[in-house]
Amino acid sequence: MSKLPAPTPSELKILQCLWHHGPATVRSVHERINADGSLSYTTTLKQMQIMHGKGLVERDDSQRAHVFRAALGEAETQEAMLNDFMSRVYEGSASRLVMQALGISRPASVSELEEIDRLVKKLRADSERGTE
Amino acid sequence: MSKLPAPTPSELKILQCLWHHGPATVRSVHERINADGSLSYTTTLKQMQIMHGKGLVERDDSQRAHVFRAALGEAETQEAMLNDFMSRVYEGSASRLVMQALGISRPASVSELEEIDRLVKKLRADSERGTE
DNA sequence: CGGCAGCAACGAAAATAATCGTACTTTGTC
DNA sequence: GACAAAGTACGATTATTTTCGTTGCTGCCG
Repeated sequence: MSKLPAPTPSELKILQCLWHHGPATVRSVHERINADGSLSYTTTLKQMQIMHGKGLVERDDSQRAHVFRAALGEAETQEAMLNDFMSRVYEGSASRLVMQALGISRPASVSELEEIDRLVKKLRADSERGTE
Repeated sequence: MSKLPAPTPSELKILQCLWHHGPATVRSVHERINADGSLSYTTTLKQMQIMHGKGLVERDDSQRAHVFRAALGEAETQEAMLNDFMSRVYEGSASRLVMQALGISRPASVSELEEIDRLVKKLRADSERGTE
C-alpha cells in the first residue's frame, strides 16, 4: 500500500529530526540539522518540499509557517531500509549481517547483549517448533 | 590507507560476481549479471572502467580481453558499508540494528542461530572482563 | 501607509549514476 | 592482405541528489 521511496541520506537526517523532536517547521528543522550554518535555509526548505512531493512527510499548511511531520515511523523506515540493504549487500542473509554487526560493535553493553541473547533463544525455540 | 569509495548498487553487483567467481573478463561478468540481456555490453564495460578508475577493481591488461578482480575482499567491503549504514540509519547503535535484523529474518537456520548465540556469549564474556 | 522580515515556490546549476551508441584497435581466418 | 569478430575507449544522454539565488506574498511595526 504505502511503498514510499527510500529516503536519501540528507532526507534521512530531516526525518530523524522529525522523529526525535516531533512535528516542526522548516526553520526549526533547519536550525537543528544545520547547527554549523553551512547550509542555506532554502536548501532545507526545498528538501522538505521534495519529501512532501514523495509522500515522505506530511504538511499542515494552515499556518503561514507550514508544519511537517514524518509520514512513517522510525522503526518502519529503518526496517524497510535494512531489508533493502540486507538483500543488496548480504544477498538476504540476515545472520551474516548480524554476525558482522556484532563483530564490529564495540559498544553493545551487557544488557543489550542479554536482550539479543533472549531474542536468539526465542527464535531458536520457534525454529524447533513450527518452521523447518 | 585504502579508503576506497563505497560501491554503488550496480557496482556492487559486479563486485559480487568477481568475489563469487573469481577474476573475470568484462564479457564473463556481463553474461553473469545480465542473464536476461536487458543491458548493453558497453554498459558493463563502462561500469568496470569507472570502477577501475576509482580503484575498486584491479585490471590485468596483458591480454586483449582485460581481466578484472576485486581490489578488496567481500567481508572487508561489507564491513565498511555496514559501518556507514549503521551510523546513518541507526545512529551507530549496532544492537538496535541487530535486533531489528533478527526480527526480520525469516530464515536464520538453527545452526546460524547457534553461531550467533556463541558469538553473543563470547562478547558477553569479553565485556565482563576487560573492555568496558 | 511604507518598508522590512520571514516564508513558500520555483528554476537552475553542479555532481553523480547508469545507460548506450559510435569509433577505433587487435586478431584470427580465408 | 582484407574482412569479420570481439575488445576497448570515449562522448553524450537521462535521471537523481544536493545546493542555492531570485521572486513574490503576507503581515507587522513605526
